[in-house]
Amino acid sequence: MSRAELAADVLQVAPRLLGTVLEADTPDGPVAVRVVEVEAYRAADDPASHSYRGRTPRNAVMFGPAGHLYVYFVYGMHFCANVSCLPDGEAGAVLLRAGEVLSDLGVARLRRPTARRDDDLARGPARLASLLGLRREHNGIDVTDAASPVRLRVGERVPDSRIATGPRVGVAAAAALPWRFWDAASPAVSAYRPGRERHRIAPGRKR
DNA sequence: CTGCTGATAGACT
DNA sequence: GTCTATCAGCAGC
Repeated sequence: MSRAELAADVLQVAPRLLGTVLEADTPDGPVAVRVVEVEAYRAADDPASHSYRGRTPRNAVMFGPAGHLYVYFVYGMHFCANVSCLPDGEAGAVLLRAGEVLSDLGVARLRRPTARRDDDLARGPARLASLLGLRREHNGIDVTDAASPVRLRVGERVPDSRIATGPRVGVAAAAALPWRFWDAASPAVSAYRPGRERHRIAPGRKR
């Protein structure tokens, strides 16, 4: 996809990313996935976005030009990857939540040995990032540059009739916004889990 | 299939 | 201190 197309608003770009192909050169070999699930985030009016409270060293890529990877570390062990959107100066990004492996299946299975079925290889944002080997050092990469180690290319577009929308997964703030988009025909769409609610310690016990 | 839990580091109140 | 744009493993249908 061209930088110009990605420089539009996140709500316009997100559904258009479905069906695109993300290729990465991993230490185990090249892997390509078809993007089947995404979520939109933007600074302007979205409390759930990392950029909502202003620019910091971590979220700086979201404020830069479109078409660059925003990779962040979560839960002390996982990475998640976004593609920056909107013109330079306006912060927004689309989280890549799930994909289907196009090639090389052998390399993919090597990279994700715990996946029980092929549909699970890139089912979930951290699984997708892990499969493609995306880490801190990939933050800021230009995916529209053919010379980059991670590239986004146009694939077969998912018809609008097959695109479903709903609330974002695991998001507490702005939980009602239907800013998640997925290919309803894909078996590799990640499981929905509502934001908020989580049990940490037994009720009434302080330990 | 559904639901629960621990692991684990860093950004932020 | 508290919360997180998560995952794998396991229990119980």
